This record gives sequence, structure tokens and C-alpha cells, in this order.
Amino acid sequence: MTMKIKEVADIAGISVRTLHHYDQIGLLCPTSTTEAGYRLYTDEDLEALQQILFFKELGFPLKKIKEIIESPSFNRREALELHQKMLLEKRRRLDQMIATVAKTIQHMKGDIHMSNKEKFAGFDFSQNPFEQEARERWGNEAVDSSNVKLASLSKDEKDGFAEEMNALYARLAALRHTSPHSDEAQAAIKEWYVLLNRMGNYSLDAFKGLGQLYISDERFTKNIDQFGEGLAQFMCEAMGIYTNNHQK
Amino acid sequence: MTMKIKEVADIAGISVRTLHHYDQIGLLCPTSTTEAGYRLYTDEDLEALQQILFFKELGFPLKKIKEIIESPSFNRREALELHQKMLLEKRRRLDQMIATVAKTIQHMKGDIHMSNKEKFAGFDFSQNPFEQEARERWGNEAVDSSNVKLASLSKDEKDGFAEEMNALYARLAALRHTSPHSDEAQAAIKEWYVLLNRMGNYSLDAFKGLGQLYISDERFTKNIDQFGEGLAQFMCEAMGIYTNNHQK
DNA sequence: GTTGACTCTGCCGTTACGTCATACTTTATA
DNA sequence: TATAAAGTATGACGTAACGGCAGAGTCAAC
Repeated sequence: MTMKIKEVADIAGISVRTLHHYDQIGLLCPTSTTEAGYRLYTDEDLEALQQILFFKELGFPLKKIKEIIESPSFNRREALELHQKMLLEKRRRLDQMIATVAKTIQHMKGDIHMSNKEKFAGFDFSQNPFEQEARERWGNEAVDSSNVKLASLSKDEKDGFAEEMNALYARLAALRHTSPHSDEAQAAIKEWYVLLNRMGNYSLDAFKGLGQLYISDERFTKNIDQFGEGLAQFMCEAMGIYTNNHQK
Repeated sequence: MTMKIKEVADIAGISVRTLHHYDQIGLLCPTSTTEAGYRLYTDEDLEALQQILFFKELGFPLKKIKEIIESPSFNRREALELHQKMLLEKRRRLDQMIATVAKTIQHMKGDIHMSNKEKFAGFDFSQNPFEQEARERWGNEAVDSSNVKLASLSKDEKDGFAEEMNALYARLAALRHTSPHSDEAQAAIKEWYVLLNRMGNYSLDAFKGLGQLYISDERFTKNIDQFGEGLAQFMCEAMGIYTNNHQK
């Protein structure tokens, strides 16, 4: 019926110290104690704890949680709405930071290690601010092996690839006002996939993700659209279609 | 040439106390002091302060800033990249909170909880009355491949998407009284487009059409407006604007 | 010489616990 | 049953980045 502190802590996945703390600030005081002073928690206490942990997960400070728990008349909805506003504001600031950091990194990276042709082709993940995301989504190995393979190429080889890519860009650009579903478009995009896989390791998912980078990272967009406005968008769609058709 | 503390504080837009603190922890010690012990800052000190404030804006802790400032050999880029990773992780957690808060608010409002089925209704064409229309407008392949992709998602994956969608809904809801043309709104709607494209594949036309569904099919409207009245309308507009801006 | 603005050095408070340190109680083992 | 091991209690310090206050000294102007 009653549980000792460690038992509760283990069930809730928190530390004993945390329960001590909650007792100390009066947030969750155990219903009873033994003569020796051991805290004894009931099932009700456990329920209250769940409530507390729920609000904690939402990022509420313990003081507010105490208010909410203690007075049932407290307007919870209003509190939640206010809280949400704060969270959104926080996110905005975070976004700002992330953008600035990305810009700074980009600035520091500069144009050091890529030739113009390579940059133009725009496939080196180490050059783009979404590298982290790419790594998270598709795994480090895929990204690394792509970059590694790239680094091991001779300059001539690199330029050769860049040329092939540019040619393919031009062909795709010519199709960009037609349907990305068409056999012709899909054939061209297949060549694109094959070409990329001669340089790195692209799973179908990674391929599709790369396509989305073409529209979500404006540097890609800008580079690609030099071959024709809307090409990035078109390629993204075609790559998505290709992936869906071949996956399964 | 040299400035007293308040002068510096006013220029930098920080408090005197903060400068005291920076001196205390050795982050920014003024070059000289008067006999009476007054701190005297030089222009160089001011420059250093700018650096400090820059990194502070990025969310770096003062300790790290001290390391970075003190040792010029310190690998700043690595530090920035690591920092960015942390920020991204932080943002993910924040998004989770936002999504959960939004869900809780809806729950308290007494709104019927949107089931996963409903959430994905707009993306699963076989579930909605516009499938026929969708097929005509965007072709069989698009509709089929989208449906297949959706069906192949595991429950966890669906839940993951649902969370992301909730957070994004909440963010968009916060903007719904501003202009759908704004950079922020368009950035958010772009995220919406990218998110949708991770689930299925949407041409820009399909995206725009989906937006119109949000207001023409009241089931969508009702569901979406749970995040805030007028959200469906706002999203529809923003999606239309996005499409027009990117099509060409 | 006095007033007011400015500056100095502490020191306490903030958040949500983590991490000892020391001492006591209960449980398990030999 | 004696003892070791595990669990528990209280108390206190540390954390990050200052805000705010107190008491005291300094500087410039009127």
C-alpha cells in the first residue's frame, strides 16, 4: 500500500533527491512517515506525482506547478495558454540563434576547400547548414562516406563529375515545365541518382531528402535555379516521385 | 580615450552589474583603474566586449566564451558546430513541449481529440472525398505513391509526424493574426511543405489545393481551427502565397 | 561645503536539483 | 546473532548569470 522513497523514485524514473526536494519545497509531501522518519508514499501521492511530472515536462517551473496543484480553482487553461506563448517566444529566440550560428559557421567555412565547379554542383554536405540535420536523418555513415569519397577524388575527377552534373542540370531544366511524373523526367532523374551514387552513398531516402534540401536551403535553390527558374522545385518533386516509385 | 563603467554599460546596452560580474569572473577585466579603484575601459576592451556579447547572443555560456576569447588557437568552428547541435536538440525538445501543451489545451477545451486518422486525413487521399478530384488534377501516380507511403509508416513514425505537425500548427496559430506574406509565416509554411513531403509527395499545385481543402471542407476547418480560430483560413492563404512565390 | 550622480565591494536570492558528508535504520548474509 | 550491505535522513555547498540592496567612498557642479 505504501511505498518507500526509492520505490517511488524508480517507478517515476526520477531521483530520490528530487523527491526530497519536492518534499522540502512542499510540492509533494508524503502522506505519512515511519517513526524513524522514513517517508511513506501512498498511491494518491503517486498520482499527484504524475501530475507534477506532466507539468514539468511541459516546462512549467515548480512554483507554478505548486500553485496549479494546490488550488483546484486555478485557471489551468489560461495558465497553459500563457505558458504556450512563452514557449513560442522562446522558440523564436532559439530560431534566431540557430540562424545566426549557421550563418557564422558558413562565414567561417568560407570558400576554402571547394573549387567553384564543385560548389556549383552543390553536393558537399560539409558546406551546408543542414549537415547536422542530414546526419541525424540519414545517419553519420551516409554523410561521411559521401564526403570522404569526394575528398579522395582527384581534381580532374571532380571537374569531370561537375561537368556531368551540369549537363544533367541543363537537360532537367529543359523539362521543368513538364510533369515530373513523365517517363522522360523520371529517366533523367534516374541518371541523377546514378550519378550521385558514383560519388557517394545515397539511399533512396537520402536522395529524397537531398531533393528537399534543394528547396529548403536557398543556396542550393539559387545555384540550381541558375539553370532555369523553378528547376530546384522540379527536381525536388521528381526526386520524391522517383523515390516513392522505387521504394517498396 | 578611456571610459568609466556606466558609459560602457550604456553603449553596450548592458548593466553595470554585468560588467562587474565579467570583471569578477575574469571574462573582461578593464585595462586600467584609477587610484580610487574606478574601472577604466579602453576601446580595445569595448571590442572584446562586443565579441563577448556576440557569443552570448548565440547562447554560449560565459565559461565557454572565456575559453574562446582567451585562447586564439581554440577551434571556434568546432565549438560553433557543437553548439549548434545543442541548439537543435533544444529546439526539438521545445517543439515537443509546444505540441503537448497544444494538445492539452485542446483537450481541456473539450474538443474531440484529433485521432491520427483525422490528422492524416488530408494526406491520405483514399480517406477523403476529394480523391477523385485529386486524381484528375494531379494524376494517379501522385495520389497512389502518396497513399502507399503513408500506409507504410509505422505507428511510431506516424506519432512522430503527428508531434511535429502539432508543434507546427501551434506555431502557425500564433502567427495567424499577422500577414501570411510575412517572412516568418512563409518560413513556417515552408516547413509545412517540407514536412508534408517527408510523408508523401506534393507538387506545389497539390499543396495549394490542399490549402483550399482546409477551408472548403469543414471537417478540415474544424480540426485545424482547434489550434486557433481562423488558422485554416490563414494556412490556406499562406499556402497559396507560398505556391505562387515558388512556382514559375 | 553640500548635493547628487557615480562607483566600489560584498552578500543574499534566484532554479531544480546533483553531489557529497555524516549518521541512523532496515534488510540480507554468514 | 553479529555484521555487512543497502536504504534513508538531514544538512550544506555548488551550479549560471546576474539583480538588487547595503554601506561607504569619489567626483563634479553649484
